[in-house]
Amino acid sequence: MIALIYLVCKQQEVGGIRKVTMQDVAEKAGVSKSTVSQYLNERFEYMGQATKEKIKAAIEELGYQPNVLARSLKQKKTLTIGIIVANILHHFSTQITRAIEDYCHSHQYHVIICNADDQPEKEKQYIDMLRAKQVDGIILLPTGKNIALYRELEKQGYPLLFIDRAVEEINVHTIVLNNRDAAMHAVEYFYGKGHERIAMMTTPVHVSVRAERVRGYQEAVRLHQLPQMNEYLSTAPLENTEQALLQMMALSHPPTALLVGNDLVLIEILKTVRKHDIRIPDQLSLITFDETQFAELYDPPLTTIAQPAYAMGKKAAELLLKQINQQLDDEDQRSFVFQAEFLERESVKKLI
Amino acid sequence: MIALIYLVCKQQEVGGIRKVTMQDVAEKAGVSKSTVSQYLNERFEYMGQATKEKIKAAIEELGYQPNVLARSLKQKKTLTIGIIVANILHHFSTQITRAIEDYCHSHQYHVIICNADDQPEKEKQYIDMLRAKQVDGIILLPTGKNIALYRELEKQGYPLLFIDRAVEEINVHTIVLNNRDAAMHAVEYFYGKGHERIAMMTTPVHVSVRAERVRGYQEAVRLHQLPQMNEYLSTAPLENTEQALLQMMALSHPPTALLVGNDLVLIEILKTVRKHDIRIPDQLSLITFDETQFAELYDPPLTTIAQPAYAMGKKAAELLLKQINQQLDDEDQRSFVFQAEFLERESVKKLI
DNA sequence: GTGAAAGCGCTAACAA
DNA sequence: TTGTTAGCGCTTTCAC
Repeated sequence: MIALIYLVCKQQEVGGIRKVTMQDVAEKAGVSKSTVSQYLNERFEYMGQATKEKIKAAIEELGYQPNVLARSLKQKKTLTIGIIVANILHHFSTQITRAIEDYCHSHQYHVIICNADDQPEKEKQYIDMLRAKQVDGIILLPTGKNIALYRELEKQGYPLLFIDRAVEEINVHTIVLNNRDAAMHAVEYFYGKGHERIAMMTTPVHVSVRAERVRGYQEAVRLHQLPQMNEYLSTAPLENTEQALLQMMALSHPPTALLVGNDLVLIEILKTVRKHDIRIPDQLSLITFDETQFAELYDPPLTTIAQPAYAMGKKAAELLLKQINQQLDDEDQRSFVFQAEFLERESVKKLI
Repeated sequence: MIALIYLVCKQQEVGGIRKVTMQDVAEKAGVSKSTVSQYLNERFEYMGQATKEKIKAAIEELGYQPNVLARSLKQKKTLTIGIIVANILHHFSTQITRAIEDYCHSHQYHVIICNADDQPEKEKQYIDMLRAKQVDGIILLPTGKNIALYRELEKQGYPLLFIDRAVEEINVHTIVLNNRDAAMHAVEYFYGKGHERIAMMTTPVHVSVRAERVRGYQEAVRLHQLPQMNEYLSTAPLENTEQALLQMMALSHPPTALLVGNDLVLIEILKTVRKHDIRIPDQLSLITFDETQFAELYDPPLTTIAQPAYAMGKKAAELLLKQINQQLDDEDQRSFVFQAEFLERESVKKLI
């Protein structure tokens, strides 16, 4: 009687989709579940040719798809990593993500992409969610605010890697750009072209990247004894960019050169420049962090400090997977510093 | 003896990370697993205040994180959907993805993003992988090639939704742009400005979107009895864009206006234009599909056909979640057609 | 109000 | 060479 009811249930395809299970395959092939499992995991050592074929046929006939949830539960690994970007709107983030995806895909890992929108709260949510989903590791472009959480992960030995931004006192693998040097280089380049009143604009400096760029800028300015005015440094939020720039240009000695902190600020600046007829580079020379596709298409083409985003992402994925699989060599230092590439174009005017 | 060994194992934190399980919480709180489970699922009806607090304390003390894999296995749902984009490099894809992410996030769903790179093979791999991961549904920007697979999913009643591209004879929810109309509109706009030799460039037309745009273009050209030359239509692969454009411009009667099929081709065209000093709009007027951030910053600003990508993505997520939760109303048609927004800027010259 | 027990679909000893 | 069995961590019915 019970068997009969069971049969009936099996027939009626509850909810329209009845998932085929390993048990079904085993029955159809006339073998046991574990044999099917062996087959799926390619442990063919002792498996008879006939068995193999029966199983293969059964799988195809039933259109069986393994349930990786169950497998992951058992094996305690998901072959999945998470990546949390601080702000997906930065082109840099997209490129990093893509590099990581590519690398993981070629190593049979999957990637769950999350966007923290620069909100520490959201970052925390995503870290928790990824852990709940049992991902094998996390790549983080940290907001830098969830120190306690980072520390907890570090302590637990959870595979974690920071990219783009370092976090003081958290001792995990970190991949960054030498932002300070890059900013200094830009200032020196301006200086070499005869500029003295050099300004910098970026978004608020609460993350290490921006802070370092600002530091590099300031250091270089000091080094060359250029005019250091508070008015030459803007860290206004994105939506106040226009106002900030106009204010700068209205100074009695407005800057002749401007270092732009990232691609999002750049867009705002270019909008402003157009709207108010500020002439580039005659009136204002420009160098910007982040290479965007239109840097070379803009009129004039923009000199940029390009980050090797793809390479950085790839390295990140590589290191994280090594860490997950406990294959870290001694040569794998804790921290990798990439160098920016300076792409000289016509947005800087020669003054001397 | 056995108990002793078990204890020892529990102490030694195998591999550095020992996950805290519900059992641990239950023990510490002096209740049973099922009570903890009730607590976590907020089934408080009959739960004593004291019990609640003991459990809460135990959870915090142990830093317990539920394992959603186990839960999903049991509940047969993962609260996760997958999205497979045909080509992540299109700005349009990024925007759609973001919209879907936003909507899902606010509905406690998670999203796994995959990039098929325009390769049907990869698309198939990802569909299989997502199903293996037991995602509750899939949003697909289909390559259009895996017909058999699409049909299988349709037959199984698997929650599936197409966006951007329709697939003939596959009867699932579909969200598209009215590409034909948009292309016709562009041609008519050119015509209204006095252009007669109107060309179009896009990447190869094996997907419905591009095909429709081309059809719209051709129809409008025919309608207004404009010169129809094969040479005015290029569907060269991306890497041959430069060559194709130059060839067009070298015709004895080169086009005076060009409709560009998508943002990736646009970039190539603008590079070529710069390299070979083709004057926009004097020598060649331009309208392009896809609004990019630099369209209005380019010199001259580019007239674009903007897709309401965010709205489309949001609608997609909305429909798919409805479908998953079996809440489709009668008003939810199978197919949603969005209208493009025509953004008039200076890249079209008036000839009359 | 709470707990015992069965089971989700799979893997991995170990037995046969 | 293949099958038996005991779980992975959680949910859920039903008994207490």
